[in-house]
Amino acid sequence: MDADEREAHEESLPELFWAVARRLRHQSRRTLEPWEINPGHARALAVLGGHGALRLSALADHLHIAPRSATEVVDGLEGKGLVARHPDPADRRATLVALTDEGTRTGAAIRAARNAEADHFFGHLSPVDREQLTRILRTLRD
Amino acid sequence: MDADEREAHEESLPELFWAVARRLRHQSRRTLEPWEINPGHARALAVLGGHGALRLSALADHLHIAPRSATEVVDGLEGKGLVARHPDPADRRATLVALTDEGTRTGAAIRAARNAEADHFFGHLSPVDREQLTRILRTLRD
DNA sequence: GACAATTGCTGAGGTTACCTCATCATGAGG
DNA sequence: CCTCATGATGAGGTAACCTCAGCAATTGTC
Repeated sequence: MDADEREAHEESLPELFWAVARRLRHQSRRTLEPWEINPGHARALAVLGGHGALRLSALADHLHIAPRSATEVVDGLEGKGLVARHPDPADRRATLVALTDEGTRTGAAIRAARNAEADHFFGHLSPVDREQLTRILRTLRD
Repeated sequence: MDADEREAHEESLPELFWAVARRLRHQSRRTLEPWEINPGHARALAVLGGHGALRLSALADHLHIAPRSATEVVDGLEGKGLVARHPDPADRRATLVALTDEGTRTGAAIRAARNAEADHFFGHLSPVDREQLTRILRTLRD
């Protein structure tokens, strides 16, 4: 077994885990390609889809990034016409970020594509294995 | 169940997977802290430890980065005294990058710490679960 | 009800980890 | 020996984050 082969067949759990993560990440990137949207933007779209209009700072919290960085994400999405800024009627300092109609449609389309992607990725497993994996990952997460 | 709670307990397989990946990444970063070494440098150290002296371009291949970027990684490690550049006797254009004694020691210490970290992280699973997980991840990787 | 402290957003500018392209020295093939 | 390819690196760029300063609006305190 030569060096490359060893590298391609790492067996320790963390290495296996990261190898799978890598495949998943690449597939995810391909899934997003048709919309020319990066993972960060997609995450923001998902958060807004799930919560409705949010203050910029609240969006930042959900995305675990600094408020200043959320400004940039929103700038990007606004530039693509997927979200709009509205003044917060309750506080004139704040801005509410809401999905536009197109943003809502795009968000739904992406969500559907991601589900299909997940089905494809994990679909090679038997239902029992999927259940086992879910249970084990839950243990590791908590 | 409010919004934050839902966010903290996502159950779809990709989301579970990424939640675990996040924990693992954070733990990994903490493990490397004592050496003030970033994940990229640690990876390079591991590759050099596993292969011995390598040309810069070969190191780049193993790290899946552009040769120009490998130059920077090596600059960093050289600055810390962990690797040294030597002229390749077989080709005077090329540079061989080799671990210094300190680099070898540090690499071994990091490898040990990572193993301990992995044991701790995956140690909460039963041996059977670890085996299941290994088998399932292998399926997903290939 | 004035005013100090705080909060929400954003401009300016920095960092990290990558990238490409051009350049220079060396090597290899007709 | 001369052209073309290759190895490393300088110059400069990009993406996604960050902090800090500043401004406007709000809130708490007396």
